[in-house]
Amino acid sequence: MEDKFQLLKQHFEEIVSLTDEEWNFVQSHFEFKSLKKHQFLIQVGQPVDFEYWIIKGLVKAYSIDEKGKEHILQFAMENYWVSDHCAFQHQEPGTIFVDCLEDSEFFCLSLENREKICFEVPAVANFFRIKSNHGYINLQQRILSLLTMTAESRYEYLLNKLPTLIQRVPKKLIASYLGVSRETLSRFNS
Amino acid sequence: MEDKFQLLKQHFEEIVSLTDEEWNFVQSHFEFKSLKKHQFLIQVGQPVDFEYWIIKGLVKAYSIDEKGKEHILQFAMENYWVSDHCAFQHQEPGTIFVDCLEDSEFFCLSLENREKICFEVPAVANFFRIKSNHGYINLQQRILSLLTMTAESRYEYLLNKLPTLIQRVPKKLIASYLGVSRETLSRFNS
DNA sequence: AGCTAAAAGTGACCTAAATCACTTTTCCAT
DNA sequence: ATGGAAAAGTGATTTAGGTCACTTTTAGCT
Repeated sequence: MEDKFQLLKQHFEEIVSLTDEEWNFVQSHFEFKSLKKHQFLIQVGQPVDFEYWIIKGLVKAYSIDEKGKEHILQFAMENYWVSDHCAFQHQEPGTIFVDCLEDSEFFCLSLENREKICFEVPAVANFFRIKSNHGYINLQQRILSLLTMTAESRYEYLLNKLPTLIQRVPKKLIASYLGVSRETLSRFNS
Repeated sequence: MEDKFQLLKQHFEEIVSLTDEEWNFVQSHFEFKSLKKHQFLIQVGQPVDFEYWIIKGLVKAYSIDEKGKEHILQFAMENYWVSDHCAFQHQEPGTIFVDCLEDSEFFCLSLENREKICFEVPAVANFFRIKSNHGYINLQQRILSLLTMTAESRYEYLLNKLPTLIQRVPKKLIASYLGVSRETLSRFNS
């Protein structure tokens, strides 16, 4: 477990510096969780008690429309944060599903604990501020890509940006992430 | 000017508390700027020296594709923050345009000053952390709407969410924000 | 008030991508 | 190794929305 916390510490220290004392305080506010492939981290209608940092593994965050079609909001793997941020922030029932595409391990942070470490340790507030800012920038990029690019060039762009992801995820899920049908994606290529 | 700073202070205090001393320090790191309708706040290829908080007015942030078509990333009005966050964060030349749809006034915050006030005043770091998180959640919503909804229901959804915006903005820009052609939007209705 | 330009509406036609139906391939679990 | 299920590929058809061309309406200016 110590080595896993070490990974998390490195993740923080890529952005901010923490004293040993601060780190011990921060670390004590995380819980460990482990799930097998196909198990759910978050479900629609269920409480969303945590934000999750992924130690290892791969998950998908998605919503299901009236017709039962799955739309993927995010893939998240090692070093990524994932949650139903909206439900988590407002402490409301989940609005999306998050489940494991591989056996996965997480560090879990409750809202109360997050606010506690942010207000106790300013560097942590800055860490999450900067992380959140990066996330915002990424989502803006994705929105622009949805507005300006054809399905095919979004695919090429993704192949280029996250080549490893394609290896780990069935193409039909990539299609759902890009907002294209499985059949159409299969007709592209490359 | 004092009354304008008062508005900004209220904006901060909706999220965090600041002592008078802290506020004076924070305030001193903003510059004032005023622009007329049609003037540019940010242009592609130009340095992006600031993040802007809108005191009054309305702007659009957009990119232009190879065919000369405009794609609106964001509308921003009173109390909103706007910038080319990506270029600003990395101190690179602008990748989008931001211009005024109405005469507008701004408080401008440089990257250096932002980091300074965030590391000097923890409450400010928390303010931006929480703001950024809200922004992230909004963008996730928008992505989901682009993935799951038809153009028409995205329009209805926007009418519902920002009824005031529709009054202030020509429909062709709303179309561009929703990722629909002007003609198609005109055929909806409502 | 009157003139111009931008915005909005509308019809005809076109196209990218969705959907449906089916086949082939790949991946696991026993 | 092998049988079954999930994934991927492919052809035929449909459709939402784009594009083009033109008209009508609205909003700013002087």
